[in-house]
Amino acid sequence: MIQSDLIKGSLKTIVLKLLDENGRMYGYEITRKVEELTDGKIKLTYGALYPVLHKLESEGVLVTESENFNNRTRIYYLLTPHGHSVVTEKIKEMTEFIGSLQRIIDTKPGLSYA
Amino acid sequence: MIQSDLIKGSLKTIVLKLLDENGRMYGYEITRKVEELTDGKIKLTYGALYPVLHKLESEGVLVTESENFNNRTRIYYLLTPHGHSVVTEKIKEMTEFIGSLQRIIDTKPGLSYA
DNA sequence: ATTGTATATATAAGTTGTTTATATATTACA
DNA sequence: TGTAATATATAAACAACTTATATATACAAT
Repeated sequence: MIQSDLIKGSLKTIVLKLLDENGRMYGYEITRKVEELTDGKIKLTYGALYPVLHKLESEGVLVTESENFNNRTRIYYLLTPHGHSVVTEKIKEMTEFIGSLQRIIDTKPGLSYA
Repeated sequence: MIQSDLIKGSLKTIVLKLLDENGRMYGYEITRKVEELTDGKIKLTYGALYPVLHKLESEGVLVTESENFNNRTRIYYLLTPHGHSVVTEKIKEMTEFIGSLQRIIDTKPGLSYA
């Protein structure tokens, strides 16, 4: 987990984007997916993930579906119609933010961070 | 200031990068520069900026040079040799982080956030 | 048998990094 | 005369994390 402090603020957007793309996911699955997509560079902690999921549920951004799998409870999360519009907004913001960051760290001739 | 929560964690890297590129800068100048580079999308608050600068100074990442300009005090901040190696590390982390974020929000066919 | 790893969710306490509010002071323009 | 721009600073409040802890099943290895 190299980018421990960089992740701050982007967790919610990451979760929403994955749910939008995969229809429905359970918490553990979300952490696996993020690790997979980032080659292990981003590892979500459950202490951060579950409170975020619960908060999004209380805000009406997503709903849950409990299911039993191999004697373990799985709680699937899926976006509400309102959730879909939230994702759209969040992805736009993040895209803009990434663009801004890139403009700032864009290396001028004479500097190298390789 | 659209990306209020996204900025969390990246402020330090932004400051270090600007100092590395511009030799030395004073606090107010840093906020102007960030606004300029991001078309006003990222506005640093002084309540966040100055504590970060003071902390970096106490850590030996940067040193200060006080000067008087038009009867106003300007405190220039510049990187120490140790500071330069910190920048290198931070930029690498941020570059990796941005890459990870992009892989996550990379839109698959059928989805659109335009 | 039992230890360890993977699967699965959850919360409380503590820490960190912000925002907001406030303070001070000069210059320049209307 | 007051408002915007320039310039730094700190305290209080808040939000978002990490760390620690708890619980429980399945499966593989020793």
